[in-house]
Amino acid sequence: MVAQAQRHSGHEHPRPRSAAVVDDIVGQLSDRGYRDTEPRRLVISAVAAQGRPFTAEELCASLPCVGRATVYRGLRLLVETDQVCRVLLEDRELRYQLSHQGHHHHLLCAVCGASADLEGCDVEDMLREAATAAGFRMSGHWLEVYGRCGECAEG
Amino acid sequence: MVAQAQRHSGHEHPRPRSAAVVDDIVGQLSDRGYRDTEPRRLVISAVAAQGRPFTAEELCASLPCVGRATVYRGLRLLVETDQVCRVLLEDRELRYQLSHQGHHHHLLCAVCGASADLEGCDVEDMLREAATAAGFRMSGHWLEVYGRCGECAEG
DNA sequence: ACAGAATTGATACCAAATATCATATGTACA
DNA sequence: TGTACATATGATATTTGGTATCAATTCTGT
Repeated sequence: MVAQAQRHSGHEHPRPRSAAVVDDIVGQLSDRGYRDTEPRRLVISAVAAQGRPFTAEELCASLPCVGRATVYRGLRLLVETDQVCRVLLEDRELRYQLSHQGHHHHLLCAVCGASADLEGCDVEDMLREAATAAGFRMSGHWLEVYGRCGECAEG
Repeated sequence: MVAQAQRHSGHEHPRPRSAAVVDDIVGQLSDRGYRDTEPRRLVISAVAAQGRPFTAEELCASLPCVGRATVYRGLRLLVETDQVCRVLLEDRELRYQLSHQGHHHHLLCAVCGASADLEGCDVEDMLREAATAAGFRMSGHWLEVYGRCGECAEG
């Protein structure tokens, strides 16, 4: 199994399981001592509802009832606790995205913004080997793959 | 040959061939209709003199005689024409670096900032394959590898 | 319910980068 | 070699994205 792709269409609505996702994340934050608050839930919920990588500003715009600072704080918290990961698109804009399970890589559609997770793709070993050959001790890596999703490639 | 590493020590001085590098880049810009100007040469020269990934502000600081706007414009031009590539360190700071030959990846030392190019590392094929399996048509990718260089790993 | 710490949000603030526009400078062409 | 004109420059203002402040509010454990 080289690649298991779990597709997140850029066109779909908030998932039905979104409430469960929010509960799950709130629970994980609780375990780390962070409180379960209304605004924080709103932020998490909005994050979970995004179908594609989003900017902090977009998130603010979608949460008119939550203060800017709180949105940014919530986002930062989610990134710090690895619930959300940053993705850098080719246009240099920094975006965010729910990280689904541990470390993985993204396939990003340059046209519609849809993303897919690339799992089980064993670049790590190859990179570690190459890094070692160059005298480095690898501690991590960041990989984004750009392209067109099936739908957008047809056009 | 898995990895040919061409090391750029973070501690070294501007290369002797720096003038030739500047001429080369200016020539390439000329071919595309961009003029050969004094401030632009200064920017290119400063870029070529950097031994490690640098921020736009650092570049400005090293060019007190060139206007900020001109530095930023020059940098953007170099990125657009693929003379310079952006690297995103783990601390989220966006930095820049001369791109040496075509597409390649970077090994970045998290301690001293030294970088090395990772050439001949065939992630591309693997990624293209995985992307195809996920229904994507890959058009590009971005990969950064973080770690510690030989010197810094010893400590 | 209570105490105390964490969180919120309005606002001010900051830094990085871009837009503006009059002036200066290359380049092509006569 | 000069000249015309588009391009580039740079001082400054502005925008943008994000953080610090701090009084008021809200959680959580007891």
